[in-house]
Amino acid sequence: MDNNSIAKILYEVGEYLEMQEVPFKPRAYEKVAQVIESLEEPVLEIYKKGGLKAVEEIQGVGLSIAEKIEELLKTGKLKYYDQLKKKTPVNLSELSKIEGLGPKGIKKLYQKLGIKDMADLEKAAKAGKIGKLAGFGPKSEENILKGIGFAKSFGGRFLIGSVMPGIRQIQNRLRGLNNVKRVEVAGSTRRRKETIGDADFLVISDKPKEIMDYFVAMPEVLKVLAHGDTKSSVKLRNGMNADLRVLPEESYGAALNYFTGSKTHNVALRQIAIKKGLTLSEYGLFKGTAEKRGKLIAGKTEEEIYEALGMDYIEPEMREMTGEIEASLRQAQGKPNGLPKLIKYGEIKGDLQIQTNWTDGENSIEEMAEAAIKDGLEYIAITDHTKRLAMTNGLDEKRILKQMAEIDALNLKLKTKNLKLRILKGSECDILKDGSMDLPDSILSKLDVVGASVHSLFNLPQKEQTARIVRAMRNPNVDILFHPTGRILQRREPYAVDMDEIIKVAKETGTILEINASERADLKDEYIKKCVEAGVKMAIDSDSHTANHFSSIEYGIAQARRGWAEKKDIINAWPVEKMLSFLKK
DNA sequence: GCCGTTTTCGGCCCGACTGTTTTCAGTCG
Repeated sequence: MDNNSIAKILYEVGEYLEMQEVPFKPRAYEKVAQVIESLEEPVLEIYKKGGLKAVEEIQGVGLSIAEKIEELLKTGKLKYYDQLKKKTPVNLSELSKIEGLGPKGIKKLYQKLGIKDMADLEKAAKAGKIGKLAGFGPKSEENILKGIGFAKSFGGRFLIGSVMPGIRQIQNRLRGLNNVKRVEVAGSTRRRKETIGDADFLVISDKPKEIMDYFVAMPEVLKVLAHGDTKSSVKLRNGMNADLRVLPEESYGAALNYFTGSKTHNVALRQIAIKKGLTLSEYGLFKGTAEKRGKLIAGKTEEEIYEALGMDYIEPEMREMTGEIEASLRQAQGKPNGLPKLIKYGEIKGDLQIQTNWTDGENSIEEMAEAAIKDGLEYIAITDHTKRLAMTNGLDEKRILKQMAEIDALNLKLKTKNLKLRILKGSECDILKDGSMDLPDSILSKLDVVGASVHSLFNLPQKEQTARIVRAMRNPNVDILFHPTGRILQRREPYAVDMDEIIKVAKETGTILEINASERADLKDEYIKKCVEAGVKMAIDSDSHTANHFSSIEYGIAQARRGWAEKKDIINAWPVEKMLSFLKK
C-alpha cells in the first residue's frame, strides 16, 4: 500500500470521526494524513526498516495510529475504518469534493435521504428534496448543484504535480529495458498542462512485443484495456489511463509532434504543410497529398519538421494556438515579435513564499533552509501567515519580530558554515476586508519581502474585491501579490476580480504578481501572458509547507512557460541583490 | 489521538462567514 492510499484512508477516518462529533481526533488523523501524503520515503520502507517504532517516529504518529498503519501495510485493510464506514456507508471522497459540503452535511443527507454518492445527491437536489431538509434551504440546494457541476467538469483529469512522479517512474523503468532506444511522454503531460487526462508513452524499439508485455504487467496497472503489437493501453491504479506506442526511429519526431498536440496546433501545422504541397501525419512530413504520398522529407525529429515547414521550433508548452504559429513564422523570416526565449527549468534561484512551523508549515526555518540548499536554491523568503489567519497560528507583531531575530541568527550560522543560502525576512500578510494589511506598516517596512494574500471574503462583488486588492497593492510595503485570483485547481474557483485592472495597477505600482506553483497554479497562463505583454514582473513560488515541496517549483516554471514568460519576467530567476533592488523601497 | 524548555495529564480548535435561523451549526483557511 502506497503513501497516498494510506493518507486517503486516514483522511476518511478523520472525516468519519468528525461526523460523530468526536473531539480532537479528527485533527490528529488529518495531520498525519497530510504528513504521509508529502513524505518522500514510502511508509512501507520505513516500516520494513524499523518496524512499528520507526512508524511512530513519523511526525504526528503515536502508538494508536502507528498500529493502524501497520495493519494497513500488512493486510491492506483497516478494521477501524471499515467499522466507521459501516455506520455511514457513503462515498466520502466523492461527496467531500463538493465545496460547502462537509462531514456533518454528508451524514445528515445520508440519514434523512439515503444519499450515498454524487449521483444520489444530484437526483435529490434536482428533485428539490434537499431544500426542504431542516438545516438546509434553497440556497444550499443551489450551491450543491453548482458544486456537483464543478466537480464533474474536472472529472477524469489529474493534477500534473500529483501524477508526474509516477509517470516519470514508469518512464525511467521503460528506459532501463533492453532494446529500448528512447522513451518520451507526449500529450498534455509534455505540454505541461495544469491537469492531464492520461499519459502517452512513445518508445523507439526494434522489439515492441517485449516492451508491450512489460508495460501491461507493471505493478501500477489496474486493468489492461488493450495489448497489441505497437499499441497498448492500461488503466493505472490511480485511475489514470496510460497508452504506450512503439514507433520506428524514422518517424519518431512526427509521432512525438502528433501525439503531443494540441489538436488545434497540429491542424494548423498540417494546413501550412498543404500550402507547401506537403502532407504531415504522425508518420512524417511527405511530398504530395495524403492520397498520393511522395517522398519522406522530415520526421525523425520535431525540429526538422518545423524547419521544413519554414518555421522555428516551438516549445511544447506553447502549442495551444495562442499565437505561437504566427510568432514562429515571423521568427523564421527574421521579422520582429518572434518566439520568446522561455525561462528554462532549473533557472529559479530563490523561493519567495515559504511557510514554517511558526504557523501552518511542518518544518522549522532551519530545516527549510537545509532543504533549499539541497535543492540548489540561493535564497528563500520566510513568509509565514499573519494573525488574522488564526487557524494557522498566524504571526502577530511580537512573534514576527522574534522570528526576524531568529532569521538573523540563522543567516550568521549559515555564513560561518560557509553555506551560500540567504534567508530573507518576509510575510504572507492577510489583506483585510477594506484592503488594509493585517500587520502595521512599521513592521512590514522592516521585512525584505512582503507578500499580500486574500484568505477571506471570497464572495465580495468584483468591484469591491478588486478595490480591496488594489488598495493592498498601493501599500508601499507590499512587494508581491500572492496567488492573485485565489483559485485552487479542482477545488475552488477564482474570486471575482478584474485582472486587467490588477495588472494595470501592478505595472503602475511595481507590484510583483505571483505564479504560485502549488495546486493553486495561480496565476494561470493567460494572465501570465498578459503580464509579459504589459511588462509586469512575476515571481514563481513553491508556497512550500514542508521541506520536500520545493520540487513543485518545476510546475510553476511550466506554468510560466505556458504563459510565454522569459527569465527577465521572473524576478526570482535573478540573483538576490538584483531581485531585492527591484522590490519597492 | 498526540504532545511536552510551561504540563506524562490537560490542552489542542481560532475567527469569520454563510445560510439557516431568530441564536446558531457547519464550513473553511
